[in-house]
Amino acid sequence: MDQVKFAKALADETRQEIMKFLCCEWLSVNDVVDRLQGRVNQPTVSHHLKKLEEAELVHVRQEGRQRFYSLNQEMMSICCGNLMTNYAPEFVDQVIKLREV
Amino acid sequence: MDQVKFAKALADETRQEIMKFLCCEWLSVNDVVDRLQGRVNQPTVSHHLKKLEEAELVHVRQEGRQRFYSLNQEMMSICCGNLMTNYAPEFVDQVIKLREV
DNA sequence: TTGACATATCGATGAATATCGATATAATAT
DNA sequence: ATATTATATCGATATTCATCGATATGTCAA
Repeated sequence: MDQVKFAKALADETRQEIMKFLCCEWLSVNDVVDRLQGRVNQPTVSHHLKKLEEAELVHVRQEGRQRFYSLNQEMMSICCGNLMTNYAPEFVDQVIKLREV
Repeated sequence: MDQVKFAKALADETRQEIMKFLCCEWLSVNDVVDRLQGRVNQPTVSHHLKKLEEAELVHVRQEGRQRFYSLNQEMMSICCGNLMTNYAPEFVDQVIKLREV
């Protein structure tokens, strides 16, 4: 995925809060709204989830009239790896050497 | 560093282009302007460098009337690591297991 | 089919920000 | 001192984007 698009997806406090909720469990849209405790409303949450979906940073599963979301940890891992490769190559080298030990 | 601030620093195409230039060498402001080949002008480059500096993503060194910048790979590495820890913990586990082998 | 519920979309608004030209600041050379 | 060079700052503008209320869409139950 495009690195700028990835960074833009993370470049919002509300969105990162949502990502933490979705990191290790499946939540419906309303679950997310509830956890945000009225800080933003349902359409705003849907908006953020769409952004995350466009960046392929979430998995989505429809169940009845609800949609469940969870964080795509693999994509996160890949994108962070790309950032490291491009912007911290010397530190990637260190990790590689670690493996060889 | 704050993860949102980090993401915001990366959430711009021009800024990431500049980061690639600065990744493995020291460049003056004008060097960066030249490499961008007229896509943006000097004040804009200064603006972006300031943002990167505020995010502690660049090292700065004054030399005569020039200011040289280079990418802070260590900070990049730390921030990517934090992202991984928070948003891809299962993959961090894999890396840890790799070390134990 | 009608109503209730869950979510998405739309249009508007305000805030953040990328960009520019003009200019200020700072360092050096003549 | 004055001119030149390198960079930063300022004020204005345009664009992007987060947020909201209202409403549409879609799903299920009665």
